[in-house]
Order: sequence, then C-alpha cells, then structure tokens
Amino acid sequence: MNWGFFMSELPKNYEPAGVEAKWYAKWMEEKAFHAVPDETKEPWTIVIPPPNVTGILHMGHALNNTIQDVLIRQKRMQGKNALWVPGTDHAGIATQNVVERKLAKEGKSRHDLSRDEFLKEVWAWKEEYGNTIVGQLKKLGSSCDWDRERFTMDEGLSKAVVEVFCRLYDKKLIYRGNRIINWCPRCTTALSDEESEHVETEGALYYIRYAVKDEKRKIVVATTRPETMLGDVAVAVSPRDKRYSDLVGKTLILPIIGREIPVVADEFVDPNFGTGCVKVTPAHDPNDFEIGLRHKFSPINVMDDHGVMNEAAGPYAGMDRFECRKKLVEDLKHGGLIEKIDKHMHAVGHCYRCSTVVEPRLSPQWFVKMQPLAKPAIEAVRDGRIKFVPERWNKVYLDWMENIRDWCISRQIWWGHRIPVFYCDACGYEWASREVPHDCPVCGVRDIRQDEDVLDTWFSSWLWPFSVFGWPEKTADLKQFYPTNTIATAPEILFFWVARMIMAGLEFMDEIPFDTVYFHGTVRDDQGRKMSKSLGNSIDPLNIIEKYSADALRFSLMMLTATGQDVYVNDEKFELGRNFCTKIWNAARFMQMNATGAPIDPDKVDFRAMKLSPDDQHLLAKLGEAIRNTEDSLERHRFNDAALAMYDFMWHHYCDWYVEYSKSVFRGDDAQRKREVEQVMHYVFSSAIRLLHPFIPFITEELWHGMGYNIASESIQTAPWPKALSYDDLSAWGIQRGTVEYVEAKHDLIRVGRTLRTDYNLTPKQQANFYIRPAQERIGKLLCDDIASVSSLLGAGTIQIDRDFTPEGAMPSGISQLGTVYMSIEGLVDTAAEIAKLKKQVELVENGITGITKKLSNENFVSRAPADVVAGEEKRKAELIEKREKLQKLIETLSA
RNA sequence: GGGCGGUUAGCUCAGUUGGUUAGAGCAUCUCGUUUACACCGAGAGGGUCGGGGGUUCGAGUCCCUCACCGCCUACCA
Repeated sequence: MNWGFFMSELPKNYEPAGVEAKWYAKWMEEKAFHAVPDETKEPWTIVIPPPNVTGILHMGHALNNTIQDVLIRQKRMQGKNALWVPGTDHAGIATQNVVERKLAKEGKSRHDLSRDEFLKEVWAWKEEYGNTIVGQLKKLGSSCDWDRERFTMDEGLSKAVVEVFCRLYDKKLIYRGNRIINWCPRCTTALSDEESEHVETEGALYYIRYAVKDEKRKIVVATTRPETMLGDVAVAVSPRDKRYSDLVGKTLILPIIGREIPVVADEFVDPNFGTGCVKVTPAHDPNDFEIGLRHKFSPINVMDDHGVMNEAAGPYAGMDRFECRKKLVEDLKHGGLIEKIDKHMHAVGHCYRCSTVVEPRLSPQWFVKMQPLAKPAIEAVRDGRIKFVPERWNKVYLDWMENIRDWCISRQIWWGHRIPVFYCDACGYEWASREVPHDCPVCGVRDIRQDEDVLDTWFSSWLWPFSVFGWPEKTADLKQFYPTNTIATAPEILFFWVARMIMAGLEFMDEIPFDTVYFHGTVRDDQGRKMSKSLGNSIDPLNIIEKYSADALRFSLMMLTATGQDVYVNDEKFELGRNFCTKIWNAARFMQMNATGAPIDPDKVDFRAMKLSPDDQHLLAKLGEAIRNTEDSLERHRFNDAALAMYDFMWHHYCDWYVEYSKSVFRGDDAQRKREVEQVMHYVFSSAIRLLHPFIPFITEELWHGMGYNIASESIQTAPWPKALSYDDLSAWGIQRGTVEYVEAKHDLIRVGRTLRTDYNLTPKQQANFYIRPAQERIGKLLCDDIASVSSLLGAGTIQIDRDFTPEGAMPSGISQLGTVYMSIEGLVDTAAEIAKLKKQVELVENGITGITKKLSNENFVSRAPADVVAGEEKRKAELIEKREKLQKLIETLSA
C-alpha cells in the first residue's frame, strides 16, 4: 500500500467535504477498522446500540456514535485489538408499520397478502431503505468493523433467539398466561410495560349510580374509563368500610346493560378514595383482574382488537371506545345516573410507536419470568463488576431490578422472530423446538401448528453482545471479544436494553456482557426541548456535516457534553468545531511556509542533541500535560474535559504562544536554531494531532499526510499514541521545571506590556520602547538571555533590562511576576489618569492584604489549617506587600 | 406519591477530594489587514455562585430547608 510520502502543499482553505469522503473510502478500502482475533493482543470491544433499520441519523445518534468512535479509535492507537461491532435491529412494530403504510397507499392491508408474501415485502423494503443509517454512520466517521455488521433478523442471530427461547422455555422461565397487558389498538399487538409511555393527561372522574336490587338505594362508583362499566362483573368495597358493610353480598343492577352483579369486600379498595366503591372489570384493568381471580369472576371483554366495542357492549357495539365513552356518559346523564364529573389528572399509557392510548386488556401472551434472571444481574452491579457512569444510574437500575415484573414478549405482528412453540391439536401437546418439527413427538401426528406470534424486538437485542459473535457456536470471535468493554447509550434504554443485556449475559454466557456503561445525555434544542419531528426543532446532523464538516460536528458535540448531562445545541454552536479545525489547518500551513528542508519524521527527533530554548521547553512540558489531561479525562469519560484540554493546548499554547515565538526565530538568520524550532514544532504538532485523531479523524489524517508524517507510519490511525512525558523524562532533554515556570511568568510579563500598549492605543506598528526592572538579579539574567523572544512577543522597538531602572518622568508601567514593565511613549501622557489607575490598583492590593492579614491573625486558622495552606497565605501576603510598595513608588515617581 | 438532575457572567455551560484574585465558548466594547489564520490577533468590561439556615479557621463545593424548571418511576379506581 502506498499512501504517498511527501509533504504536499496544503491549500489555503480547508475543504472538508472532499477530504472526508476521500479518507473514509480509503479506510474502507484498507479495512482499517477490521479486527482479527489475536491472542497476543489485548482485545477492546464495543458493540453498537443497534439503531432501527427504519431509522435515520439524528443528533442523539451523532453524539452516541461519536463517543464510541472516540473510545475505539484511542484504544486502536494504543495498540489494542480494538473492535467496534455495528449493526441494526429489525424494529418489529416500527418496520411493520412502515411497510403497512406503503401497502395502504396501494389500497392494500397486510391481510390481503399471505404472511410469507408480506414478509417478502418487508425484506424488500429493508434491502432498499434499511441501510440509510449505516451510510450516515459512515459519514460521521464511525470506525466500525463493517465486515462484522449484524442485523437482528440474520440467520445467526435468529438462531441465538430460538436457542434462548428454548432454554428458558425448558427451564420454565418462559410461560404463556392470560393476563392484563398493554394493548395498542392501532398496532393491534401487545406491548411490554416499557413500551407503554405514561403521559400526564387531564381526564375526568365519572361518578356513576348503580341501583341496589329490590331497594331504592343507589351506590356510586367512580371511574376514569366509564365505557369499561359495560364489562363490570361486580362492585367492591373495603371490608373495613362500615358505610357499606350491609351491602356486601347484595346484588346491583348494572345500568344500561341491566346485568345483575354482586357487591364484594376486597382488601384492595381504599375507602378514602372516591366513594369507596370500585367497579370491577376484570377484562380491562389489572387490579380488577386480581380481584376477579380472588372472587372467581369470569371476565367480560367488551372491546375487540381495534378498541371497538363488541357485542358484549350491547347498544354500543361497533362504536370506537372513545365515541362509546361520550355516548354512554350522555345516556347515563339522561337517565340521571351521573352524580358528578370531576376533572382528574392521571398518567395514561400511550404506545411508544404510534402514541395511541394503550388499552389494558386481558389477553393470552408469552412472558419471561424475570426474577431469577434479575438476581445475578443485581449482584453484578452491586459488587462493581459492572460500572455505570455516571454512578447515579446504579440506583435507578437497582430499583427497577428489585421490583422487576415479568416481561411480555409476544407481539401480534408478523415481522420478527416467530415464537418457536408448536402445538399438536390431536393430543394437546405443546413444546418449544430449535428446529421446525414435522410431527408431534408424542403422538406422531403430522398436523401440528406453530404459534402465530412473534417476539419483542428486544428479545433479540438483549443477546446482542454475544449473538453478534456467533453464539451459540463457540467461535474464535466470541472467545476473543466477549465480554465487551464499554457500552455507550442514552438512559432511555436502561430498562429496555442495558438491564436485559446484563441478565442475558449472565444467564447464557455466565459472564457480564461489558464492564462499563456510559450514559450520555439527551441532545436538545437550545430551549431545552427534546428534538422531535412534530416540533420541527430537529437539527439534522447531515446538514451540519455538509455545512461545517463531520469533524466540526464531532468536536463541537464532545466539547459541549458534560458527563451524562443533556446537551443543548443550535446551528451556531457547531462553529466552535469548525473554527478549531481551521485553526489547526492554518497552524500546519504556517509550518509548511517556514520549512527549512525535508519533512521531519516526528518519531525520530532527538532533543538531546539540542539546546532547547525556554519557549521550547515550555511547549514540550505543556504537551506532556495536555496528553496526561486528555488521557485522564477519557479514562473517566469526561469527554468535554478532554476536548477542552486539547483545544486549549492547540489554540493557546501552540498557536498563540509558540507559533508567535517561532516567528522571532524564523525571521532571524540562525539556520541551526530554525531547524531546531522546526523539529520542536513537528514533534509537538504530530503528537497533538494524534491526540486529536479520535475526536476529529478526518482532518488529522489529512494533515498527517500533508505534513509528511507518513514517513513515520502509513496512517495516523496506526501511529503510536503519544506518551505523556513527566519532568523526569523531560530532564533527559535538558528541560527544567524552573525554566518552564519562568516562561509562564514571562507570558504574564508580556501581557502586562501588551496591556500598556492597548491602554495607550498603540498600534502594532508603533514600536514602543520598553524598560524592564527585573524583580531579581537571576530573572534579569534570564530575560537578557531570552531578549529576542521577549522583544518579539512584545512588539518592542528597543528593550532594556535594568535592575536599577528609574523613570525620569511620567512613564506608564505595570507590575508582573518577573518585575516592573515600563513603556516609554513620546507625546501625551495623561499623568493624572495614570496615577488614578495606579491608586485603584493599590486599593485592590490593600483589600487583599487586609483579607489575608485577618486570616493570618485568626488563631484558629493558623493552628487548624494545614501548614502548607498557611505558608501559602504568608507567601501571598509578602507578595502583595511588595506589590503595594512598587505601586506606591510608581505613584511617587509620576507625581514628582 | 416516590426518586433523580438542574438553578454559577447577557447566552450555553465547566468547576474532581471544601483552601490563592470563581473559569471557558459565544455575545459585548476598544484597537488591529507586520506573509498561518477575520472561521483571525491583542486588550477590556461583566457573575459573589436560586432564597434562607447550619457545619467549618475557611463553602459555588458538605448538611438541612424552601422555591422554580426538567427527567424518570408509580395499579389509587
């Protein structure tokens, strides 16, 4: 492979679109993200939270995948066998909805087709549109191993699903039961509890009169869903409620329908709520169902699959449930059977796919018994084998797991994994089978049938961390890459997915599926609203990529996302990332323009052979800090801190200070020094872009080649991750802490000088003459040796370092850590203004002294605070006193 | 009803174990087109950290309490 080895001239403007497309294609061609099992390397694995095949990329995906890519790219550069497995899930209900809508446009329903024909349609749709999001992930720069792309309906993953079903079935952890489940009348399927989204809704509490048989008395029940009264089989009161004790055992006449129903006593009833009487509708309410079981009532279902009233609803048969509610209440009113109607706020379940109000409904469904599975999964988090970041999610997880309820896994749709349960009607045998059987294993009859339902999509997703590696086969991939390391996800799917993966991992692999779960925040608009199609406030990541580049999108997101906090974005916020990329680009161009010879191999620079200037030393030390901060922040999943550390280093230390310093060298004629500075720059720059590569992969790869660093390694992706050098390491190059600190103080001095310039409105062209009175002899020496740098950074005409300098007349000045800076200006000096300014400073300093003095004279502080803190305060006090003296001297001079 | 998160500069947010003068980006103001960059440079102004109470020598940082915003969770009909 030949990536091209020579430094090519960078164009003046960075054009990301072409560059990003070019490199992604190259990476794909080279299979740069492909991992191979290798016992000699430490594996590091991420499995993607599989997006829906129906999905299109939104900001949440952009954030989620950028995080994963940052992690995996860093690990890859660190020499680990890094693998990021991509894929999509089949999104049963959502996908079926999409295809059904398509059929509807042709005037057809899925029932006009056979089940097989319909599934063919779905597969065809999937082939045509299902890869949209995959392409979009590539645009983002995601370094997934595309050779390992998986789909939950793939043959292998389907096999895993059947295997798991059969194992749980045989262990009696999967059972079929007639229970109240969440039913979506639009999707005509059962939903799990998690798929029913509770929305605070203003409804009403209807108080309805039921007549007592053979008496004039009426009792009043309250309900939020009056239409369900058509299915009432009883009225319950609390056994402790004296008001109604004589009614228990009597018979009521159900209004409209005229059915006779008993009054029963049941502990469930809270005598203090409503009227203390509860209508019992076992087919339409979970509590009523329980009451029904206790009292052996037969439930009466009054609705069909679509939420339309059935013949049991008598005169309301054929009406939609809400239409029925309206009509029924009207009729009751006419009959004088409504006592009152109160407004009532309550949480109403809505279908997470189509927002239709969920109907609690009695229906035979398949369930997974969760408690036995939850137990080890609780332990794994409790004992720290699995770590949640941020930690606060532990509690949410544990709460849910400890009160876990059985999982309704059957769905009355066609797209998905069909439940592998078979029935023999001849002998009544029922069994689960890994293979499609031909006859009944008990009576041998050929005429057997398979269960019609399919499984919840999450029933395949919960196996994802091992099913993607070929489980239940014992594959080399499984051996090398399971357990995986980090899962990055939004907290919304903690219950849906994360918790269930932990249970599945422990149950089927006997090992945790990952050791870290990083929960990132939700991406919101700049008003804090969730982005949604209906609000029209979504920002399309692809538009941002087009406008600013994928790197800009990625870097901005990382910079803006504090650990686990929601991130608010608007279009302009992405300028941050774009500007940063431009800055880096221009820094590179600057180096090219000042190149003195052949490209430099950054990995072969030998600083031991050079006498590094203070600015060189400072930059190299700061690089070490930047690397350490970045690594440390990434380790702790503090992506914004990592991004900031790099931003600050690149922009401020590298560009603002070092590049400016280097100009004083490049403008001179010391050829050797020029080459040395160039080597420092390339060493540092090449390290910095490696550090940045996980965040902004495209521009860093482009620059790696543009700067000719491919002498060192073909691609930045395979370049070694930079080492964070400590002062012990740096001392081998002659770098001393004292010198680095001197440069820090020098920057302070330069700032003081520049402030003087601005205060007196000097343009950069006006080269003022500066005088510096160093605070110490030693500093004077350092400044003299470093005069070219100081002079250049200050834009000075002449500069004199003089331990005894005293201005002859009024001369503006400022005090820095290294000494007093004087600036001579010819022409107008507003002495009075200058004195006033100095006096204001004295005041500030005196406030400081007073504060510290007070602190230091506090017996408690001196005796109880740690010694170094006290010493620090004393040192600071001395400094302030010294500063005050200097200021006062200056005032005297000016007043003279 | 429970739980969690948030309330710090005009805006959006950082602030790790309590300890020098509370930070950043954007915005604002002043100056600036010396060949890296106006998607830029130099400089400046701006907050006492939601209210109240407490612990401490010392609190944005710990405790209590109140208020408001947001999220999650819950079978009170």
